[in-house]
Amino acid sequence: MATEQKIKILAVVGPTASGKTAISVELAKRLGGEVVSCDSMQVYRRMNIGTAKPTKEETCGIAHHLIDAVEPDAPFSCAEYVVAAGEAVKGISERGKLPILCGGTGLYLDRFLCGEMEETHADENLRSSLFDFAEKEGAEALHARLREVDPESADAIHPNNVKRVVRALEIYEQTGIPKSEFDRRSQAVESPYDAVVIGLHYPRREVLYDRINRRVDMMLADGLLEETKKLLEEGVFDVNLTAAQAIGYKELLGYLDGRETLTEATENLKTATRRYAKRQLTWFSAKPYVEWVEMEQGGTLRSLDEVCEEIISRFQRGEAGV
RNA sequence: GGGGGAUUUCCCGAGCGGCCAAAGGGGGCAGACUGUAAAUCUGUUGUCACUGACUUCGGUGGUCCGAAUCCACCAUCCCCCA
Repeated sequence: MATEQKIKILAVVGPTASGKTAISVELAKRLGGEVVSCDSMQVYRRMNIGTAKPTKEETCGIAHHLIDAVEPDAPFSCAEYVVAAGEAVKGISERGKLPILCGGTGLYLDRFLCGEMEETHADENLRSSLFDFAEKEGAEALHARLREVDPESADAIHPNNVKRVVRALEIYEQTGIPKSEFDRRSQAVESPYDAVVIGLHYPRREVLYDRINRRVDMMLADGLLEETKKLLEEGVFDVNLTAAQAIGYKELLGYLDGRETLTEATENLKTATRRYAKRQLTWFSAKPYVEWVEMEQGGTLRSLDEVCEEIISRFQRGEAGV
C-alpha cells in the first residue's frame, strides 16, 4: 500500500503558551524523536525571548530543527518552510527517528502536510504595484481585477482583504492559472506523510489566557526589552519583513520611543498575544486532521506525564489504524 | 466660601429635543484563511417571545405630544478664584 511508504510523523499543535514545547521534548525522549519546529518566528536567529524559543535547558538535548535557521532579514516564508521542514523530516526519518513537528503556525503545518507543490516565487515588484493600485484606486477596484480573471476566488476573498487579493492575482500572473484552479490541483496531491496531529486543548479559555499573561510577564523579566532594543538597532523592524511582524517586539516599540508607559505596552502585548491565540484556535478547530487532547481534567491541569501517555497511545492507535 | 466644567452602553468616546439601543475606536465573542500567516480580513456585541416589544445614557422629580439631549434639586469627580 502507498501508506507503507509514507513517513510517519507526530505533530503537536495548539495556541501559543499551551505547552507545546515541553510536551514535544518529552515525547521525543519517550519515542526516540527529534523536534521540527513549525513556527514562523522561531526560525529567526536572535529573536529568542519574544518568540518563546526553547532554551538549551528546555530542549534537554533533543535535536531541534528549523529554529535559528535564518537571519531576521532573510526572505523566509511558508514556501521555504515546506522545503526545509521536508528535508529535516526526511533526515530524521532516515536516521531511524521519529519526526515530531511542534508549533503554532497553522498555515505552515497545513502546507507542509500537503507536501511539495508547484512552485511560484514571491514577486515583490508585482506585489507592490498591486498594493499601489489598491491604494490609489481602492480595494474594490483591485478586487474587480481579480473577478475578471478568477471569479471563484473573488467570491471567496473579501474585497477588503487586499493582501489575499494580491496573492490571488500574483498566482494568476505567474502561472496563468486562477488561484481557485491552482488550489484544486494542490488538493488532489496526496500527502507524503502519515501524520497524527495532536492539538492541545484548554476547556477553559481563561486558563489559557492566564498562562499567556503570565508568560508575557516572564518574558519581560527575562529581558525582552533588551532583546527588542538590540533587534531595533539591527534594523529588523525597519523593513517590511516577516520577522518584524512578530508579536512581542512591535508592541514594545511604543514604550521604547516614549509614546506609552511600560504598563500600557505590556497590556497591549498581552492582548495581542491573546488575540493571536484565538486566531490559532479558530484555525486549528477547522482542521479535520487535528485530534484534540485535553490539558485539564476536572478543573485542574493534567500532568505532563499523563498528557504524554495519552498522546503516545493515540499516536500508536493512529499508526495501527491507517 | 465663590465661579466654571464634567458624569453615556465592558472601556475610551461622539451625540446636545424626534431620523438614538445611541457614531467611532478598543476589548470580548464568533468566523475566514492553500507559499507575506505572530500577518491579513469578516461578522457580531442591552434584554427578550428578536421585521416587534421592553429596559438603558450618575440619582430623583419636572417641562414637552416626545428627553441621553431642556429645567430643578441631590451625589461624585475635575478646574479656577479665595
